[in-house]
Amino acid sequence: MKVSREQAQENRRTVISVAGRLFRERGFEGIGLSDLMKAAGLTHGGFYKQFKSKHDLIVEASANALEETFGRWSRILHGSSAHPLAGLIRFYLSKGHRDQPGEGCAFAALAPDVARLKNPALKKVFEAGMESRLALIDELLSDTPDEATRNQSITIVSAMVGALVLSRAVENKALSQRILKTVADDLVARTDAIASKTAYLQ
Amino acid sequence: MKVSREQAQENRRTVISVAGRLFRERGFEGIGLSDLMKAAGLTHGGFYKQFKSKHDLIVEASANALEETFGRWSRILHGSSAHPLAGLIRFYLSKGHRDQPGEGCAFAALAPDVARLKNPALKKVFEAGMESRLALIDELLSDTPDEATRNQSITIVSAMVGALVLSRAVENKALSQRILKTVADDLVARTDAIASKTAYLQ
DNA sequence: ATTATCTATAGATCTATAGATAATGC
DNA sequence: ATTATCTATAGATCTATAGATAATGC
Repeated sequence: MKVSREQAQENRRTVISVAGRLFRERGFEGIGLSDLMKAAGLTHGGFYKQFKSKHDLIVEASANALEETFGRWSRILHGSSAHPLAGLIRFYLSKGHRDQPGEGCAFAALAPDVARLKNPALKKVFEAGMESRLALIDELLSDTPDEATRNQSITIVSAMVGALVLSRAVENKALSQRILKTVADDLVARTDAIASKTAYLQ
Repeated sequence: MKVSREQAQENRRTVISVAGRLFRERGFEGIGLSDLMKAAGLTHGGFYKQFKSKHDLIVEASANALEETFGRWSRILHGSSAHPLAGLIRFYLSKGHRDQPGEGCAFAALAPDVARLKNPALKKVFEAGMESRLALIDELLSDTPDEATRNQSITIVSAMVGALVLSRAVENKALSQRILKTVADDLVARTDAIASKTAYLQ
């Protein structure tokens, strides 16, 4: 029954990873610890050796999910594309992202759940995820980011999150698709206008 | 124990109204029927005489909440303000709205919950709420709304919802406030630019 | 000897139903 | 007689804990 310390650590990582997916798919209250542990290949009794409480796991899984998707943003933005910001926008506002919330943006999947829990530690985790994303976009928008740059970044992220959230809440696929495309086109046009004023396209 | 038919109808309306508030505050799974009926001044046993199931109430309460806030949008936009769209934007992206999700926009409070339930009837209710809001903004943006007008409306609503959702998910009040103000300023500037090209300001 | 995981269970809560009750409305 | 609401409860599920088990790691 007991496993090696390494295996225990990997089991813990698996639980955090599986929880990150299931929380994003079903919400923090939409999945119980029993089903969650089962999905991770363990029994629910083992949970409390690894985590203090479900809240504890919610914080850990959220931080992990945010880091993982931040890595994706970072790879797109630091890639070799001629217009990396357009790449991020098109990726974020894609059908694939809309239809795979479990692997996608934790803000779009869980922001209202986070607001409800009124847990400052959890909100700090999402805040850090927000700040790091804004800083990432700042860098691309300007060589010398200032307050105006930050405002641009906030506008871009807000529009992306809003469009994705809305595209998932309507039934009509044409409308859902149109929300994604319209906002993506608008943001790409905006960032093109900014880009033409900056140096990063040479 | 029995009440008049009128009283029963009013009780039903009370349950729908209270549910609309509690669902927006705590999410569809964050409030049980027992507490919900108690908040409406009834006992949980009486629930099933009025509603087929909790899902049934979720649909009714969502529709009701969306209609109620649509009325608020409509009153602001059809008011006597010189710049009604700016009024809507400032109202939507206010601290008051951020801190009162129970009385506020159902999209910002519940969109991910709606997406999760995968109930077409519920998504249709939110879709109808979306369509009516877009049409309302179309009217203000142009005397002869076309596809480009609709695109503007989609962009405005997406940015508003995204900003409100994010402002509620971060702990730092300054950041939360900045998200609201930045997106509001951006949208007002945008709609000013559109307004100056149209007739509605004379 | 220690400990990661297991089975089993406590106690609370959830949705839904059954049957009693008492006021309405024919 | 009908019925809106009540009390009571069934059966499922939830978080968390207790104690057993068996493999690790000193």
